[in-house]
Amino acid sequence: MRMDARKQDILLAIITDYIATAEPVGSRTIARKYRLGISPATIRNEMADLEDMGYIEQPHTSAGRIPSELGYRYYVDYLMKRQELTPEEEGLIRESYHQKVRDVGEVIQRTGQLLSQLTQYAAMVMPPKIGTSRFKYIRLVQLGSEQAMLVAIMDSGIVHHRIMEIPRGITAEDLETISTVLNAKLQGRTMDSIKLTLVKEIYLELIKHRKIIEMVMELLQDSLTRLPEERIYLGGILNILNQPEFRNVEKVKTLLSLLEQESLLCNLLADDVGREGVTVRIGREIRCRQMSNCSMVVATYRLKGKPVGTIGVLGPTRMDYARVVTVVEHLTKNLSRALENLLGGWDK
Amino acid sequence: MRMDARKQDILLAIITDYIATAEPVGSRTIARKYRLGISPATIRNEMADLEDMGYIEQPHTSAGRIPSELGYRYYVDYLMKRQELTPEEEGLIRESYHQKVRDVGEVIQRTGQLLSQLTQYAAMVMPPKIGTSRFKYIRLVQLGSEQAMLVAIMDSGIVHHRIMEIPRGITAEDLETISTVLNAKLQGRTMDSIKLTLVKEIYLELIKHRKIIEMVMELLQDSLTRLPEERIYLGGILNILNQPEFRNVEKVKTLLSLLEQESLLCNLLADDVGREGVTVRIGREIRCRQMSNCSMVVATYRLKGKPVGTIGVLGPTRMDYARVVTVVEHLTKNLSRALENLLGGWDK
DNA sequence: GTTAGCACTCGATCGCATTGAGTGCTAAAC
DNA sequence: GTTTAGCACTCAATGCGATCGAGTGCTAAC
Repeated sequence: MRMDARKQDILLAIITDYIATAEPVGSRTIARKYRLGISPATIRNEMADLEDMGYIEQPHTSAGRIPSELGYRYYVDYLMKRQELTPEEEGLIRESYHQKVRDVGEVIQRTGQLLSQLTQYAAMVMPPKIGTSRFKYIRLVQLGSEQAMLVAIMDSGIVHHRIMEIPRGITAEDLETISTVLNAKLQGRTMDSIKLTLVKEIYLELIKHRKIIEMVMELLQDSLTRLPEERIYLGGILNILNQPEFRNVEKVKTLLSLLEQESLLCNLLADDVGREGVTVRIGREIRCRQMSNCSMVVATYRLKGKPVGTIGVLGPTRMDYARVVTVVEHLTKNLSRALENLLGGWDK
Repeated sequence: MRMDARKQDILLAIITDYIATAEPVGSRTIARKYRLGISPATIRNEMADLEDMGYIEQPHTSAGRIPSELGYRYYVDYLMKRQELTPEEEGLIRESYHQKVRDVGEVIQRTGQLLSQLTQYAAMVMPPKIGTSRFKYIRLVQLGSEQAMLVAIMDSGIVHHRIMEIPRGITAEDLETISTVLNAKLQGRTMDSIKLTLVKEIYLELIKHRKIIEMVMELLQDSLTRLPEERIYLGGILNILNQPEFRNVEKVKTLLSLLEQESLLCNLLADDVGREGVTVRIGREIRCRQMSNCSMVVATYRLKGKPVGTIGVLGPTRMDYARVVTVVEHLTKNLSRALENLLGGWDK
């Protein structure tokens, strides 16, 4: 069976209506609201075809039709019309990014807030992945006789700090010396590129502080790989409770318990790092069983052309894809630009 | 009407049962489960008295009784029995605090997790209030030709960092000079104690960098007063969804929307800073209308004897107060001790 | 190929009777 | 005077059947 123009019209009408009302759509409704110039009976025949083809389904015999995952997929790929933002919304975005920012985290947070506010779904923003970011400045600061603070500033604008034990007898001057050497050796390098040879070099220069260097490297490794990836900005969960599909608390509970596992979210978002444009994952296309009634819209943002992180929206499969895709697209661009402004000019 | 021993027994039975089952308690239930040696009829008479006195109420005529806020108050003040933690729970706490920590935030986070895990309600932890914390180390690090990162380490273990614009023409050496002077002047001082005189002193030494100093002070001010207070650790919200009082989504929504306003939470927690021991706020004693069916249990933790923050648990008024109070008490002590270990030895 | 007509399906809603937990009152027992 | 058994009464919750109506699929006419 071919998908002729009329079938497309009907499918579009069903999906549009269902997205708006969350109620199964019947043939009468379509005939009345979407003036396609055909009678309910004809629509019914077409709907039976569409159901055979797998694009729509029937919750029960005496109800209207709702889109299937396949239906949404077809909609997103072929039927969905671009939807521009209103001038007010554009203004809101511009204003939000125009404020002075002082920190990468702040940009991330604002993006997340806009994302959830504009879409009315849950927003997720993965901060710039810093595996490839470079050391800008490193320093050990003495705190007490047995403790020091390790501070590392990366060119991604992220600051790492960790408290560490230091052996007795280390003086502030020792730390100064170590800091200087660390800076000289590590500045401009990425964590990944710090190979054994380099560590050896540092060892040689600081042979008497072997212990402390080992600790520093360990902390850096740890701080740079484990922690930051888990800190995903998550906002607008409240919005999701407004969706009728989450009227019963059990659903809410399962979703919330998933969202609490940041590592899971992280994987979901990381899947699409680097992909061009906006990706839509519908229902089971999200590789997560308990989210099978949800969809995700994600996109990668970039710094100097290189993908560094992703932003995404999570909502029910009955999501206003046209709108969400537009918003995600806009915000990805804005976020990339904002990061560029904030961090772009650092390596003079 | 006096509150004799028998009335107390009955009130205790009602509250204990209601806390356990969330169902209104009838006279038969009490006679059966709590062997007080009196018949349901007698209990009914006493219950009528207790209702007159305002300690219990009836949802509707043909239902059992539930405790009123006054009833819970009486329970918490006079009837509640201390409840010790099991050895397993003690072990869990010990283990959790025994792990190496590298950061104040980590301690806070662990405390919050324990709090929600052990009580099965929502946990809130306010990080150490740093208005009174002292500068340990300050530094401006050049990032690009027009930007620098301001890093300030406080003796509370908190690290502030902000990106700032710098005027063109400032060299790395200039920043070095400024950093040195800032360190010399600010080390060991609190933000509050930095009066005009001190700022003037700094001005004099760095007369040619007036602009930059102004910006630094502004950023410090901003960073130290606004941001950190709002970053309250909040966890275990999921637990609250397990409570039968939150079976309908509307309730969940109003509560979640309140919990999203960190400044509100902050005020609620801040109310009790410095108070001795554990404070229990029942229903409308929390000064927040929408939380009138909730209770809070909060306590202040200390560093070197000085109150620096509070931890708290939020749950329905039908909360297991005995247990929660014990847990909060324990964790407050543990948190104080952990901070002491981490930060106590810093000002040699 | 399209559409009007019609029988049919089935969830949702409403009304009504039933149930049962719990009460308050009264009168008898202790 | 206090306690308790007995009893009538209340009222939310539960269950059940009737009804409703949105929507379908099929058939026959256009």
